[in-house]
Amino acid sequence: MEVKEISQAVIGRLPRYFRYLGELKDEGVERISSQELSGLMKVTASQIRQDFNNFGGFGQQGYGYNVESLYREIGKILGLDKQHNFVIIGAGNLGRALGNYMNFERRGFIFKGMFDANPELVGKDVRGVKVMPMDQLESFIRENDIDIAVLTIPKTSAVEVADKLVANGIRAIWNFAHVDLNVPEGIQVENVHLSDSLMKLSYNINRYSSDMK
Amino acid sequence: MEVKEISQAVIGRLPRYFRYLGELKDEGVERISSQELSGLMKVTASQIRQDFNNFGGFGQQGYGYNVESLYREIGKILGLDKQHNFVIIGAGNLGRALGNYMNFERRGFIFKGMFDANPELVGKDVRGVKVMPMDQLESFIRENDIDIAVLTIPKTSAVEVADKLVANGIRAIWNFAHVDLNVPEGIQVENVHLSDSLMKLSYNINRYSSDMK
DNA sequence: TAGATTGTTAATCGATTAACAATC
DNA sequence: TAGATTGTTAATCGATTAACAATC
Repeated sequence: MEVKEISQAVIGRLPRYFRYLGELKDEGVERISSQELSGLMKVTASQIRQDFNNFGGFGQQGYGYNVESLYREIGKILGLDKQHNFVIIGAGNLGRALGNYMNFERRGFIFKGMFDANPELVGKDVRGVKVMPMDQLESFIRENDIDIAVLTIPKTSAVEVADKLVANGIRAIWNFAHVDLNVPEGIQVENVHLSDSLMKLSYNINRYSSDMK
Repeated sequence: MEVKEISQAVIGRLPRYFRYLGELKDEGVERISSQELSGLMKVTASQIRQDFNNFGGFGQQGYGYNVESLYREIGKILGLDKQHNFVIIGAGNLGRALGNYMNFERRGFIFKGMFDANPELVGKDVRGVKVMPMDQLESFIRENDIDIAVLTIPKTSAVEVADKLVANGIRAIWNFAHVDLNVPEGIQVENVHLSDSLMKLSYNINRYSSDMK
């Protein structure tokens, strides 16, 4: 069976398509051409058609794309039709902020548990979920069908915790710790390195002022 | 005066170089070759040399790169030797989490003010900074040499607030609102779309399981 | 049917990797 | 000097854009 590998460049654009299509759908727009979407999103119509055609012919010549069905298809491609249970490890400010964010639930991401090494935080409640001590992490992962672990702990403990997660069958790690994790093939890691992001911003601020006369 | 434009692909890798070099420096490593760094970071030595040479010849044939000075140079390129004042707009969970994060200060990013439209949050203290009402935002930006605004507000108000920021001389927006901002050329926007990031993770989880036999 | 717009192939552009002469 | 490793040019690879035949 032939497996055409989709590049991460394409994958990275799918959530943005999904967002625009969702908004169009909510506005009651029924159909859209790659040309119109191009104007809205400021990417080329050609790229839009190439991107969609990686996954099959969702459009119709002379008509364009049906917003509702394209929205649903992209959601399916992104796996948003499936439920993904997640736990948050690290009940600090960032971890609690993510736990309190309701919108993930709407996309099928279900907040199941929260863990922290600090005994003072254990027992606290974040949106109905009690913070558990770290020694319950491994059994909890195994017994509660947890797909995704959100790592909001200092980098000093992140590598060690990631190894435990992998050993207990986690499928993906959403890593907010400022360190590169080394996981076996097949385990997905998505890094959110906030300070890297801020540094890019800083570069571009300074580049711009020196470019200007 | 010739301006060689550095691609965002290169810029995006600089913070990671910076991080590895900082760790090497802390470990007391004095010099490193592109070959060694390649092994550590899992990118090609060729790419490392190309990347660095966009900014000048930091190395020495037969020796490699001096860790300390390369670290400092990259820091300078990223503008980390300059102070950047920032405000956070939106004192919800995420805004407060970012305000409480101390490590930005170490890199020259100084937390100067915080704003929220909700009167119940006004007056609250986040790491020594009092939450101010939105009607003080514009004068505060102008009078306190604010470079960067961190947007942690709902997307419904983000576009409007961004326009105000631009009108009052902001130079960069670190945008956590799930919407695309339209700003004039020269204003930098760095988006952190957390739900997009989570969707990518979701895609890769599902891709992997269907690829596997 | 005529017009519109896709799906897809071909051309272009840019980024990554390889190779090697320069040089410490 | 000989060996090591950069800086840089050339080759390759992959992603984006353009073009157009297929088709609704």
